[in-house]
Amino acid sequence: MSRSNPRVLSTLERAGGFASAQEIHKLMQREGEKIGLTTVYRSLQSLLGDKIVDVLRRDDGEAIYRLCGDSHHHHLVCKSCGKTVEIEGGAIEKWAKAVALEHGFRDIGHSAELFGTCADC
Amino acid sequence: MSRSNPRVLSTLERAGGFASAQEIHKLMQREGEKIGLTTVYRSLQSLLGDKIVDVLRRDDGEAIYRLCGDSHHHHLVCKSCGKTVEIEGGAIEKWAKAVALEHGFRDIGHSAELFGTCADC
DNA sequence: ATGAAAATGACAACCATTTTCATTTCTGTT
DNA sequence: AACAGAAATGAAAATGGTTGTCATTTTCAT
Ligand SMILES: [Zn+2]
Ligand SMILES: [Zn+2]
Ligand SMILES: [Zn+2]
Ligand SMILES: [Zn+2]
Repeated sequence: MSRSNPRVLSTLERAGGFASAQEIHKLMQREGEKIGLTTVYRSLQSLLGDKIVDVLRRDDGEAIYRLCGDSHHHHLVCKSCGKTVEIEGGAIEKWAKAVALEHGFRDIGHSAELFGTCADC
Repeated sequence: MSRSNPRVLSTLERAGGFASAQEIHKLMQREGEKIGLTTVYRSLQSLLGDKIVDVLRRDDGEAIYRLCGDSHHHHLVCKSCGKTVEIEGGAIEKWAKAVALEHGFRDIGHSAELFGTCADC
């Protein structure tokens, strides 16, 4: 696996925390950076492998990448401006374990996302 | 919007509750049904609009459709055999509201999925 | 300077999904 | 039955994000 081009990460930061590969590429070109779309994809793959970013999907299926530390947590995202708060999910962790036990499941994992409108919007 | 071809829904049921459009199409052909891929896609869109099915994404981005009632609930899915239990998420609803207030967000929505290994696997 | 290894990017290939459009099937009316 | 209009169908083409290929360029240690 190739190493991530640092300008990709810095552009993702500047983009407000999340963006698609194509958006990052357009942004970099608009700012005069010479970089190929392929390299942007490769860098994002690498950041993904290093748990520096997270990936989720738009409704149309396009992958969007998000800055995200590697410890387990959840997100509260503003649907309007994209502002994101990282959340500790203590209550959910307990709920997940309880529900799993109740139904005889083991090796439980979970995903949870909150979205709404932030105070500034 | 065209109406759903009932054989698509019945195939989705037979497939164990969730499958991609392409998988449903292959299944139907293997069983001798004559149906076009386009019609499968259209039927799934219609079922989606009627809140009969749910859609989520595989890691590779392919959309998979899942039988799912229209009342708000969550899912506990077996990663091995696909067995799915529908869960009431009272605890999550409260957690979501509490976290939202704490951070000044309003109009909160959420998504949550549990996955693990069921007792039979 | 030299060569090996890594990174890069133009281009092609891939594949799920959508669009197009001509044909077929359904439905009600005379 | 005959007809017309509407709805459904599906083959083929178009779309578009993503990945693969491979020749070239850059990096880096010796
Ligand atoms: Zn995060
Ligand atoms: Zn958690
Ligand atoms: Zn199972
Ligand atoms: Zn809920």
